[in-house]
Amino acid sequence: MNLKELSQNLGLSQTTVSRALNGYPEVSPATRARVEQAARTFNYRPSTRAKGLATGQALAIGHVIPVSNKHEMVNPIFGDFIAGAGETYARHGYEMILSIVADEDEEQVYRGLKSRRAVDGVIVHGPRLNDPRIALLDELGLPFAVHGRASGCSLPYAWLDVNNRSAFLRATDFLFDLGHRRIALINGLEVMDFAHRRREGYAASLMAHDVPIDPALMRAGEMTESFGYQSAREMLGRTNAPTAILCSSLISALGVRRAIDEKGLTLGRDVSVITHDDALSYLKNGDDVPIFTATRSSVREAGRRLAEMLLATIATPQNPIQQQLLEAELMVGQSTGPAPDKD
Amino acid sequence: MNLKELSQNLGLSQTTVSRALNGYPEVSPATRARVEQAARTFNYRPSTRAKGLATGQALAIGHVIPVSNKHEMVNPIFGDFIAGAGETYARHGYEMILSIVADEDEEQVYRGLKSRRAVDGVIVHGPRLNDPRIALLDELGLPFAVHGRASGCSLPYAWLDVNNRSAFLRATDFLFDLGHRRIALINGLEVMDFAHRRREGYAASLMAHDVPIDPALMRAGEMTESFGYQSAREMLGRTNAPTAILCSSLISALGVRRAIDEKGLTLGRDVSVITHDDALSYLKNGDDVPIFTATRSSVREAGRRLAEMLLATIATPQNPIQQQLLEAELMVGQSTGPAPDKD
DNA sequence: AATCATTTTCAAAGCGCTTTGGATAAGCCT
DNA sequence: AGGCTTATCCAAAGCGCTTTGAAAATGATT
Repeated sequence: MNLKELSQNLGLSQTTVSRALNGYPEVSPATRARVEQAARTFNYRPSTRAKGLATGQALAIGHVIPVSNKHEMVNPIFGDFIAGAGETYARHGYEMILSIVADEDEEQVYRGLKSRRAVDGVIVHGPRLNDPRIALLDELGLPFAVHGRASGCSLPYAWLDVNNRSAFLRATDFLFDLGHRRIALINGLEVMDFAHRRREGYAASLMAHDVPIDPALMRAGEMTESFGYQSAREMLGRTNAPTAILCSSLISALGVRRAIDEKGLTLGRDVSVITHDDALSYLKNGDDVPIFTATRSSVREAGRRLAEMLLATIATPQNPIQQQLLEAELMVGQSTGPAPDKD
Repeated sequence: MNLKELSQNLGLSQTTVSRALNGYPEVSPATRARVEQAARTFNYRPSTRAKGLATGQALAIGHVIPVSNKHEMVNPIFGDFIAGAGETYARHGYEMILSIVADEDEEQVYRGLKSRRAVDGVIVHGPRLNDPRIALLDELGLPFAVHGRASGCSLPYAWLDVNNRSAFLRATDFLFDLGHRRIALINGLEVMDFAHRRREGYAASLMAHDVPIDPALMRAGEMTESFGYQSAREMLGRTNAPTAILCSSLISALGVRRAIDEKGLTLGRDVSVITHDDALSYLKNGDDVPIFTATRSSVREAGRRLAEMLLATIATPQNPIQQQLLEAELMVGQSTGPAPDKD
């Protein structure tokens, strides 16, 4: 059923039917009701493609998900982020187009989306330091919004980010307050902007407490369970082992816990752990009482908001660029306690 | 840059340029080369929408991801599956359109995709027992392929599934061989077809070994870490606790391990655990040596294949319906051992 | 009843592509 | 040279919608 058939069926012109369905004023309430009724019974919905051609809009947003080419790893937060963004799109009648892409092909994918006019805008995932994509999208004139930020990019651009620096600063301070002095950091890959900022926060706290930075207490890698395990295991095996560990994700924190258990130590007593928690739906940090003390920020909510921001930018491009910095909340759980006495 | 401009630029008709770019024979090699060169320098790519309108194809596949409305949970395997499917689409010039949708809106979403002619076909995720979507899609005439199966649906349809029944049958048999008799099952929600089949496999093995089914040893729920933890904790606290646990996902297995550790028991000695492992990129079951004994099947590979299957169906609808049943491999890790002596 | 403003409807153009049915040019044969 | 086939290229229609500019119908006003 297309517009032509529908309008013939009603004995009206395509113009009138189109206007009736799109809420234009120049159609009488009576005919509008009649048209809407007919559209419903025939289950008519305008072809996205035809509508897009006619209006010049795609009514679609592109998400380009980078897959780390070394480990072929899809960021586990992506599902929840997408779910959040999807809610927003559904509300606004937009579609979500996904491209999963190896780093080296990213530029081509963005250019393709632009020149094929497949989307009205894109969400940039996983920004890295000095991320070249921002300049590229700016040059292409394709509206975009970034989940995170890219340190080193001078251009202004729309973004939404968790204040990773302050979150990790606060978490480290919290450990200092508990008497810890040897605090380790098990971070994400530090080419990723979020990991870079977390490390800055961590380092700033150390500095403020006159504790020198010890490279032996810092790891950076893909945030897997086994990376957490390996890193913690190795650090805890050293003389002068850390009494506290900061961890960049709940998944690696599970690995850290495994290493602690394996060593016969007790989490929260012998070793304190604070992790960042993205509030993923399938990885709850405990039910009522959080297991891990954590800096928490819902990535799903981030998805909702960033999508909203991008749609607003597209609707009114002349408006000033939006930027949102969310503060993570520090939730105290059972994985932290006072530093053990010196042995 | 659009076709008209490009062709004017070349002093050719739109027809010729279009044909040159689409590989039609009725254009001389010389002009074809010239056209291709120009397309490259102007970075021309045909508008997806216009092309779609003209050809009647969408060159897009829809993925409708159900979000369990109780827990707002996005299935964690979804990221890896999508990544696999995305590889296939990229190779074939297709786009992926994602809808994240609460169960109760699913029908409307499918109808919408069809009537708006937004996609050429859809992938059905997370089939349940007697899933109504299969009949719906069949009625709509929208090509589809199912990731999994739907017990109780009589219609023939395209699917790709892991042999969940045989995987769990084999795993349970393996535990019996090790001398276990009290074997627990921590399953996914049993309205989900995969969980239903896993339970069948488990039950079949019990029956074959003349062990009665004990409801106290069976749990079904969302496959989260805390569900695994809660379930295991409770079961291990009973008199007559299980000596082995079958688990439906690596994530809940991590929770099971936590419960075991907490009880002061040793995994693989006091309690054996076998889990299903979807080979998710961010949740490796150990690096070289698997931690958990597991029934393993790559969900990413499933994504690649199922997408391939759907594209084939769309290209040649007259061909017989494809169905693929993958066998999971049983990987023996460190989480299983002989049943402990009776106390 | 004639005029004018307003409401309601419509025909047709245009969005950027593919594709049909022809036209033109080139090459070959007799 | 004329006739035929074949290789190139093209004009125009059509895909399903929106939107412009105009026409028809209605109602109010004098």
